[in-house]
This record gives sequence, C-alpha cells and structure tokens, in this order.
Amino acid sequence: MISSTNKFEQLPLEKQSRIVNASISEFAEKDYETASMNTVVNQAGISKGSLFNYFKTKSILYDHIYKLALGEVKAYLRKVRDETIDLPFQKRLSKIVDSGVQFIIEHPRLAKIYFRLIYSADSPNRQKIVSELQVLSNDYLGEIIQDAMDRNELDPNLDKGQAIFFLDSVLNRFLKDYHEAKSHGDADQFNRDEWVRGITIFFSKGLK
Amino acid sequence: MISSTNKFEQLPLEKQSRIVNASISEFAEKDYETASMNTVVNQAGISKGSLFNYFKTKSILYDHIYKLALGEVKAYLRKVRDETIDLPFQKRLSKIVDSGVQFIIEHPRLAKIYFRLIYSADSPNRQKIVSELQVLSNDYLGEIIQDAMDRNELDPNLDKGQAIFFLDSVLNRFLKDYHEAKSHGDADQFNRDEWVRGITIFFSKGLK
DNA sequence: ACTTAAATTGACCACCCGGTCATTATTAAA
DNA sequence: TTTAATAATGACCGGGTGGTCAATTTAAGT
Repeated sequence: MISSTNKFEQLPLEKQSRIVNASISEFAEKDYETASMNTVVNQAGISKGSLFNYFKTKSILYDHIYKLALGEVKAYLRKVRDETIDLPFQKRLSKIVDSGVQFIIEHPRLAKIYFRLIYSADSPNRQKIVSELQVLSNDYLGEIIQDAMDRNELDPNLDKGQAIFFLDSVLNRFLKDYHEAKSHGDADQFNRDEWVRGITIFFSKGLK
Repeated sequence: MISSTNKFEQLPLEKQSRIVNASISEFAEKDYETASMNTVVNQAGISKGSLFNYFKTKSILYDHIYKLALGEVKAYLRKVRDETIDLPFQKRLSKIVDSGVQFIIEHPRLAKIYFRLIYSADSPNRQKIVSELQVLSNDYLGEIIQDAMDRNELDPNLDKGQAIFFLDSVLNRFLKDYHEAKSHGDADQFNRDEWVRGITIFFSKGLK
C-alpha cells in the first residue's frame, strides 16, 4: 500500500522542510478555508504542480500538517506526564501548565494550529478530529486524576468525567489566553507563577 | 450623522427581517471569510445591489448581525442576573447555566454566531470585539462573585480576576460543548441537572 | 397624465481559489 | 551520446468572491 505522502517523503529533506515550514506558517495564520495553496507554493519556492503532486489535495496537506502539530503536542504531554509521575497532584498540575506554556513559547505556530483545531470549527473531518482529541484528553487527564485519587489526594467519590472536563476547560483556556496575549505582545499581564499557583489552589479548594 | 444602517432601518419590517434572517443563517453556518453575500441575497430574495445599498460592505453587515446576537445574549444574562439577585451563590450559578442552556435551545443560530465570535479567530476587528467581550464578562461575573463575597459565601481573600477566569472558562466551555452536542444530535449524553450540580459543587469545594 | 426623483435590479468587473496537464528540464540507462 | 523515464513547471480551467453601476422599475408630486 502506497501512502499518499509517499512521494513527499522521498524528497530531499531540505525541500521537505521548506514545504512543511511554508504550510505550517500558512495554516497557522489562516484557517483551513482561507489558507491558500498558492501562498504555500510561493513561500516554499516550488511550483504548484509539484505541491499537488506530493499532496493530492489541500485537505491531505492539511492532514499532514495538523498531525505533525498534534504529534509535537503529544510528545510534550507524554514527557511531562512521565517526568512527574511521582509528584503530588498539585505539583504535577503546575508542571503540566508550565510545560504547556513552554510549548507555546517554543512552537508558537504549532500552538496556533492546535488551538485553531480545538476551538475553531472549519477544518475537514472536524468532527472526527475533535472526538479523537477528546479521547486523547480523556486518557491523559483521566490518568493524572486516577493517580491522584489512588493516593487519596482527591475526593474518591469524584465524578471522573466531570473532573476531567473541569481540568480540560481551565487548562486549555488558560493556555489559549496566554498564547493570544503572547502573540499580541502583552503577555506580561500574565504573572505565570501566580496563575499556576491560583489554578492548582482552585482545583484543590474551589472558590470557598 | 447618518448611520451606515440608516437605509436599512427605513425598510419595511418584513423585508428587514428577511435580510436579517438570511444573514444570521449564513453567518451561523460559515465563518466570516467563507460566508457569502450571494447566499444571503438569494435566501433573502433581494438583489445584490440592494443589499450593498443597505450595507456598504460585508463587514458592516457582519457588524450588524453580531451586535444583534450579542444584544440577545446580554438580555438573557441581565435577566437571569436580576431575577437571581437574592439567591445564594450556588443556586445563582445553576440558574445562570440553566439560562445559557435555554438560550441555546431557543436561539441556536445566534448561539453559533456567539461561540464563533468567542472561540474562532477570523472576524473583522476580532481583537476589539474580544476585548469588549472580556470587559462584559468581567463586569458580569465580577458582580456575581462580589455579591457572593459580600455575603461570605466565597473566600474573602479570593483573587477576583482569577475567580472570574475560572467561572468564565468552565461556564463557556460547558455551554459550547452542550451546544455542539445538541447540534450533532447527541445532547442526551448531557444530564443537565447532574452537570449543573457538578459544576456548582466543583466551584465550592474543588476536586478534593 | 406627465415628470421627476428614488429604489431596485442583475450583468459585469477584477481577483482569487483549488486543481489539471501538456510541455519542459533533469536524471538514469544503454 | 543517445534514449527512455522521471520530475518539475506554470499557463490554464471552471467556479466563486465582494463590490459596482448603467439601466429599469416603482413611487411621488403636480
């Protein structure tokens, strides 16, 4: 079976990275419908015919790029999960937030694609992608919560599904706001440590 | 001073509502860039020249529509705020969630436009609109929280800004998920009362 | 009924899109 | 060096876009 990115993968690495780079920039800057294959082609310095030879359609190229972005996100998450496996819940949570912030700083364009995927609506196969992400998040946060419950750090009668939802809501929203503030240049309004502390306290005690 | 919607407002009401209806449908279904003036025109049963006579540009029409959507949202929020002014925090919170759910049921297209505005990125003047919304949310939730603090229902040492952020994150995310589940036909997985209870408990006690 | 002013129309414009494919340039085999 | 196979090109296609404007219909004034 021949993958649809087969021709692309056989290209010299330098050319591959030019194309990937241009695509990342374009899909980070504009949403799927508005992103232009012409722009990608010009930025990558190749001809239109070539690009459509490597990727049969726009949506296949998009697939390639978002999977790449998601792969990076997953790697970050895995790393922090494994590195914090022995830490208490609060400490663990704050490390996860830290790691998210770090990802945004190191890969701003991939972060943009990721948030577009989560929050915006108009990628192809959106429904499938979103439900995949939900499973991912469920597994990931579910594990963290289960660990904490096993250690009696969290209420053992907790509705796990709801707990995951709350974690997911706040964490993603925080990172999204942080990302937006950063790309608008006014990230200094975020005292990171203060927010990380606030978030972990909130999850422990609520607002009471 | 002549408003840019002046000509539009002088139209017979029936024609106005045909145009508004068509516009709402289009901007609910597609994001700003993808929404088509031609579709609006056809659906409204008027000529293209007329529409551009009433609204000089696409972005002015969009302005009119999103302000309309936002106005409805605000009215709902005001109503529930005023009706629950004497209730304790938890009860109040659950009424707010209820009201949001009701809004989604009664105005699904406006809800779609609202969520697109909040979560998606590509409307004109996005930055200005989003910061306006932030002020709105700050005022609204800030008031609710302040009331609760005054009654010693919440920790008096609470960082108000953070508290608002947590409320906003969870409430908006819940309503967005509810809205999406509903428009995908599988809203039954949401046991509304259970979620409302879970949310209010979470805000009181956290996950401990 | 005639004239004038205002509202409505839709063909038309320049532009951009994703995608194609005959032609050309490059490489490998003989 | 000639031939055959492969890779790269960009002019071109049909279609859609926001926006315009001369021409036509409708309404108002006398």
